[in-house]
Amino acid sequence: MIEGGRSRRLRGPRRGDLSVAEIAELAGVSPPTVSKVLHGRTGVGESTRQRVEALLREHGFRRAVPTGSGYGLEVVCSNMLGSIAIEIMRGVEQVAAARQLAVGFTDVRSCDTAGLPWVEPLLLRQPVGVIAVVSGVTVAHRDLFEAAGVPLVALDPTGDVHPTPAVGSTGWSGALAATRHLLDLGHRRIGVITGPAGFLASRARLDGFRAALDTAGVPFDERLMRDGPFLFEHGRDLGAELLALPDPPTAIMCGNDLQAFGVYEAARIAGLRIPDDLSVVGFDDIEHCAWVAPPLTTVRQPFSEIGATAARMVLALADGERPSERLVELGTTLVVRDSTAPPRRNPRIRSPW
Amino acid sequence: MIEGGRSRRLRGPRRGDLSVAEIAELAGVSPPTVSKVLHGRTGVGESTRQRVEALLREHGFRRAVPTGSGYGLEVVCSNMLGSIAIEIMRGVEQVAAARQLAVGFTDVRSCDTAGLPWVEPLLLRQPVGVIAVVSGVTVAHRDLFEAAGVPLVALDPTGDVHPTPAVGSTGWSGALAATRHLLDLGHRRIGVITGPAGFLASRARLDGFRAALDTAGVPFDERLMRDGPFLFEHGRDLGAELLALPDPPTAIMCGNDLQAFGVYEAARIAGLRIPDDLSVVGFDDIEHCAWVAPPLTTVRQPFSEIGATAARMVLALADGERPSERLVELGTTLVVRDSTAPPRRNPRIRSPW
DNA sequence: CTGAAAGCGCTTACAG
DNA sequence: CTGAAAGCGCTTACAG
Repeated sequence: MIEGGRSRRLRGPRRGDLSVAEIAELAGVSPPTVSKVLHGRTGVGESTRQRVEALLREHGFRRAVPTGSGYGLEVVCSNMLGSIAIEIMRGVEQVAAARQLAVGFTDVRSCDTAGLPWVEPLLLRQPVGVIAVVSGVTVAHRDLFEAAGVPLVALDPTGDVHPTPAVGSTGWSGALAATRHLLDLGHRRIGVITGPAGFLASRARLDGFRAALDTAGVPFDERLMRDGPFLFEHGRDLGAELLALPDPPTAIMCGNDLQAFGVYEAARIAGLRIPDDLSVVGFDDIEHCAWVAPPLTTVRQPFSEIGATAARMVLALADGERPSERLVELGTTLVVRDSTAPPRRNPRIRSPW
Repeated sequence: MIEGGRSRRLRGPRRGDLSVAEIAELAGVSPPTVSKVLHGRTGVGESTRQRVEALLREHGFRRAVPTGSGYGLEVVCSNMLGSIAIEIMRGVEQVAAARQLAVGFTDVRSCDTAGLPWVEPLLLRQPVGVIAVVSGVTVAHRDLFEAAGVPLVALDPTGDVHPTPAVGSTGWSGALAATRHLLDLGHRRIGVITGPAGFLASRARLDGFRAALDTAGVPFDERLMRDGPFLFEHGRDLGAELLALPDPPTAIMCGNDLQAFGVYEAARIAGLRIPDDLSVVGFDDIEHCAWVAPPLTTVRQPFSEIGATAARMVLALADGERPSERLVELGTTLVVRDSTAPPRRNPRIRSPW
């Protein structure tokens, strides 16, 4: 059986078994006339056009997608917080929509994160570009994408090296600003809970924290430092450890907002009020920060803009531009709400000044 | 200038300006040989294959997408809560991935929700099907989709009629179960905050609430009822109104979790403890319910399964099946956490039994 | 393994 | 406005 051309593809994935010639025959016109209707060209009588259009619709014959507005960008997410993922998606979508491009969403189960199995189905779809919001993007990933000619941008990379262009935010500056805020309020014993020790993002925030202390001449006390996954439970448990110290901190900087909510819980269990007895700072500024009591002071990561920037970057790469930067870091901002206040003159704690 | 065929489209949206014939010339072979390589056919020498593949890669010549695995499903979201939107997306994606289909994400700004402007760009992409998570899907929408031969399924429809097949959850049963839980704890004065009065979902929940009261022989007190948008602020303000009544409720059923968080705030301002002085029940079970203090008792909507069901439904429609049901309602479940407890014997309130 | 020839489906330029 | 003819890009079947 001979089937030349690629006509089948052009008629949509599940409908339309008729060729232009067959539609033409049904309409009692020639193939060129059907072709004109299909492309919205002039030079077709109104009644003819109507008849042909009715037949095209009836048989699910899909108008060809205009060149260049084909498929679109793909965002790959691993098991991350939903409210963050959606903000990133919205940022990507806004940029893509302006270019008439679709945005695809792929959810990678945690077990696959480190591997390559998500790559092939993605490349089969021939996206203009891919934005990976998964940890563990490796040179193997990069090579596969490069071979396929599909640009790849990673978001908030946690690895030690960036095999691909990447977009993140200034964790160091954010942590610095948050720590200075606590120092300005008068805190001197500040606990810090970071994300997992291996993550570069954790390190950047910890370094910003230490830089603020150093600049203020406040010694860094190793005993006030903890690290663990970016989860509520770890914030709660590590927070409880810090509060149980003989000389507990008057404020705690957290690796993210979820950990901060966990510290809220630890404070509650310890019978401490926030911010009166303990100041707490988060990181990320997810939407729920405004709905807890007290509303959480935190460092805002501009997730929507991060997504938009990644989209612009991957589109530039698709246009053949070489990236001027391998890593773009967008600014973070301190959002002061009600979880931070000057430390109480706690008689248990000797004032250091 | 003559440009026959559709070759341009087949070569990917932004790369590949070479035809098969040109690649063939560069490789020093004939077009048929390039064609074979492109389709993974046998009968090409290994060295020839390698040479051609290198050239194809180099010029970004994309392998044609296999018939039937073309584009995919599109999800259209309006400005809803991110953590809910992402759960729906994940459910859709899981079903789509099993069929090798992509999932597109479109974010509709609130101003467009009621209108049709999101339809055309969507249809241009020729999706297999569309899942609309926006309020205000009308017959006008349905007609446009029908004309294009693209099936449309609405999620949690809020309108009075369902112009399209739809998936939701059993709001009536969920509210009934939650109210019975409060009645079983001994509450008799139960306040209720519903979503916007016009929403059918609000009505279903209110009816379930009243059915539980009626069954238990507890009179419904209109003065304990309020309605407003599904937002934190409205929960807070309407909750404050209820708590300021001369004979305030001992428990409040909310239209959703955000309103419940608002009621938490109102209780705090009024100096009431939850659940000791006031029981609170939410609706939705977003991930943050476990992270507030106390963790919120709520009615779980299975958003991920709702998305998956909608995906299966739209795929069945695309396969030409007629839906057996116009509206599928998935089950809700009461999740009892720590925001509900027996009412205190408040001396201000005369015990009704 | 390779490619000349034939063929397919579509579009374009142009004659009527 | 319409379509026969020419042409394009690709693929297939087959000869070598």
